Amino acid sequence: MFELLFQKFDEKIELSQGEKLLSKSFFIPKKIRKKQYLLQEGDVSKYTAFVEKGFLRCYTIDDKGTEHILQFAFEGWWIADQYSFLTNTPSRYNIDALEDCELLLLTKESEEQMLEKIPKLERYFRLLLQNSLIATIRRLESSLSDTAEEKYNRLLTNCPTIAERVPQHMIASAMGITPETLSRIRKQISLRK
Amino acid sequence: MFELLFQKFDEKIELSQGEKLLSKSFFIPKKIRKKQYLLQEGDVSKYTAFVEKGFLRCYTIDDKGTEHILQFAFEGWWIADQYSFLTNTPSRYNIDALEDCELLLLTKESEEQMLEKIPKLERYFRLLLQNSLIATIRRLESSLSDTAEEKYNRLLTNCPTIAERVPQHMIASAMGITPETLSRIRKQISLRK
DNA sequence: CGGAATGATTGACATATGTCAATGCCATTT
DNA sequence: AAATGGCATTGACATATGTCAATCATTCCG
Repeated sequence: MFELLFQKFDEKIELSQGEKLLSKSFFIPKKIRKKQYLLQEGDVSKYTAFVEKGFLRCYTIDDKGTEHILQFAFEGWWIADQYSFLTNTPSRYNIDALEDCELLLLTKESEEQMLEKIPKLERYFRLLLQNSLIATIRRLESSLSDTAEEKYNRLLTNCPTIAERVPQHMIASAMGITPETLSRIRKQISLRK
Repeated sequence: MFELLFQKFDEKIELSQGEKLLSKSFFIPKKIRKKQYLLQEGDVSKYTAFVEKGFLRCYTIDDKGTEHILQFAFEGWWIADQYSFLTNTPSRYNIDALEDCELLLLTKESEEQMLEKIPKLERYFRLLLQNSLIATIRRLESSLSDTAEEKYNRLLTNCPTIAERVPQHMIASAMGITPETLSRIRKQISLRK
């Protein structure tokens, strides 16, 4: 159950076998079924989750009942409402599973304890944050300047498997456009080929 | 020259007088004039900058020569191309001063050394990153779901002084819309009052 | 002083995207 | 096999935003 997590650790830092073993004790393994919530709007986020298997989405629901997907999290990714997790305030987001998932949960307390016991992980989490920030800035940039078609191509480049795993209307939602518009964009692209 | 920086430290962590004094030695104070570059596209970013005074912008220039402003950085903010800084690769961004500025620069080496000598700062920089990420996610969310008018109101709420300090066409650029559209939106708002 | 540059506004029109309703497709359930 | 629900597509039309050109005010500078 920890294979992928350790693989991710190895990509950025060097942990001894003992440290890996120790780190295990701070995580809470949890399986959740498709459509189950990991976090609901109004709840305080207690966990940061590492996705060993499956994938989830994070989204809001507006006054009209429309879902706005902010991000997906596939195997090997982390997902959480950082703000709610950090400030202990009720979350504005929903996080639920789009497939059956295997997760590794970390509370704030266990995260802090783990970083104290295994200081090398400080670096891992810092790099993680930096990379998330960089990726989010890029998305913002694209969202501000690109046409919908450019955004779609960028999405496919960054995450090639997404089209097979996620219904099109959810991709549209994550792009901030309507399903109809995405459908038309795809048609135009295919006509040009 | 370090007043504002220390004030920011105090908001998040507790440093002794000695630690503050020590931290000074890692920064390079630098004044730059309005219109001067801190970073140019193609250069490798060597510094993270804390803004003691003045303000700057970070932007790209597209094929047509249009500027796309990604962010402003006022007094008390940090600014850098995290990606270039982190990976030592040429930057895609330009950063220049919109007013005469007083900056405190940090190289990667001095940042690392400083964190080693003053471990409490680890927490400060981690919180800084988390807050940047949260703020960027909110902006992305707004960019994906809100109308231009909502985005404008949100910007004014988050940064009330911006309208007095930044020309309108730059605000429009940071919102990802044209100056003409922003002008019309402002007119509509004023007509409704 | 007067001309040049910069920035904001406005109008006319083009294009991109949203909205709503209808249809068709496919997989699942009954 | 028939019925259902979820999803994608399409058409007609509405709205938001972009583009281009003209004008005006303000500031900058010789």
